[in-house]
Amino acid sequence: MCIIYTYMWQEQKIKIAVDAIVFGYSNNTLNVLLVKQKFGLLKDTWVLVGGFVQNNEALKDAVARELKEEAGIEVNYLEQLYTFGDDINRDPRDRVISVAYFALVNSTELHLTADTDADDAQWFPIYNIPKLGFDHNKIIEVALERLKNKLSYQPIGFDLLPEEFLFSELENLYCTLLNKEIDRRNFRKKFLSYNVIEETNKMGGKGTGRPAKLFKFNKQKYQLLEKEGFHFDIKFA
Amino acid sequence: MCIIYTYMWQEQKIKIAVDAIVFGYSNNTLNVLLVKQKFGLLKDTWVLVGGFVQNNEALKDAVARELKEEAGIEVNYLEQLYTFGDDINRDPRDRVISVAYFALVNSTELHLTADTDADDAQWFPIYNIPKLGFDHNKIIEVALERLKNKLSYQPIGFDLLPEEFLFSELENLYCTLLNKEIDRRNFRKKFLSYNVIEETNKMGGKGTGRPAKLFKFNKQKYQLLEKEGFHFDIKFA
DNA sequence: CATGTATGTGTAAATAATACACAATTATAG
DNA sequence: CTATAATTGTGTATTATTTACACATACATG
Repeated sequence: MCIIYTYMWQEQKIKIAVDAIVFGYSNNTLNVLLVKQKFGLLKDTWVLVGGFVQNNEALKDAVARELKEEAGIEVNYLEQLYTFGDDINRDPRDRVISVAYFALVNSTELHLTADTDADDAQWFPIYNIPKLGFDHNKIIEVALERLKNKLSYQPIGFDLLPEEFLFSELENLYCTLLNKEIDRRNFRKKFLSYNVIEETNKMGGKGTGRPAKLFKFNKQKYQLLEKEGFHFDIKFA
Repeated sequence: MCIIYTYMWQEQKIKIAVDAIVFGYSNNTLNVLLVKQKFGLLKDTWVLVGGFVQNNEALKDAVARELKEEAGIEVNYLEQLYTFGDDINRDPRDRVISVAYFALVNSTELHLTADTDADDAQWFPIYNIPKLGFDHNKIIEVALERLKNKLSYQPIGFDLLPEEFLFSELENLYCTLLNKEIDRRNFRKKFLSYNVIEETNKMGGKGTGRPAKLFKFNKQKYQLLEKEGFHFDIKFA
């Protein structure tokens, strides 16, 4: 039964890393943030933002640090996604277990600033991700699945949009990510019925056609309603 | 930018463990499996089944191994829950990050067999969990939340029941765990409408009252329907 | 054989989801 | 300046789903 102690005798040689899958959205396209490895075995291959956890550092702090160091960004939303540690050889150098985090930003407002070289960090459209180092393509797949699922039952779409947005942008986001056609009227009706997005008095349409109102998400109100048992739920035929 | 290499210079001293939250259900009560520490700082305190991961061992294999070694059981359902690594001092000895897994068994059919001492492993009703070592009380909370949520949109309730069960047992499970009253007729109607549970020709009521049919869950059929876009969804007023 | 207890079933009302079309507002082109 | 193209904004009828609700059936017990 003294399993724990048995294993303490055998020195553990596993390293622990964090990786961040950062999603951005602009021009009706979902993007993923990647960085280029500059050294080592995988020099010049693209990978997710990530790195090893420091001895006295919380996991989530490690992610925030890497995001700042490697891409110079702060994110709107961050949650733990999954811990990848079943494939013993996912890192060719050592046994590394990676705790993957899932992050959302509005990439239209975002400046990527890699320390030494501006080309180091870049957005890639989700339908055009290159072959990445480690198991990072797999990790992105898992993250995308999570994003799609959450979109329907948590109001995280707003973290991919600017503070103030057009209804057509919101609609496009849902259509694009869920790959479904939506009735514009029913979509708007349902969203408005939840009373969590508010009309501003600004207008935002720039192109042709009738100018559109800008809306914004009232997060406070949402959190209040949630405590009272309200369930966000956007589904389509 | 060479973050990864920077941290390799600083030797990482983090240990990685797995812990399993095993839920069982019997007598209309949800139970959690706990084991008693036999050595070390936390001797005689109750904790979750768990231990350190071996160098060449997949995370999920580590969990399965611990479950077998510490309690002698195999589980119906196992999924990764969350990785606890934000509290630097969650283990008083060293920095330990724990990947927690969430497991379901039908505890009525279950023999607990701890290697050396039968008292080592025991079921505790969820409403009567003692103060545990480490942050294990917290972990159980997270797991319970997950269980409650999943119950509504994945057919995992069956993994807590025997192969063949009464409708009243299924109903009780949902009532108890979700802490809601359910209309017996509507519950049955909805469940049957999904066509994933089948009537056997056996009867199973033992006590007083009209004898009841035994039903069983057809997992194959469920997985088939799922591929065709079917979504399991049990909600109540 | 009467009583208690749990099982098994149908229907009407209310609510939510879907399908669907046209007027309003601006930019642009002729 | 007028016509056209493009996009926003809105309501209602139909259908499907969810909810509420009550009584007959089968066995065990005394």
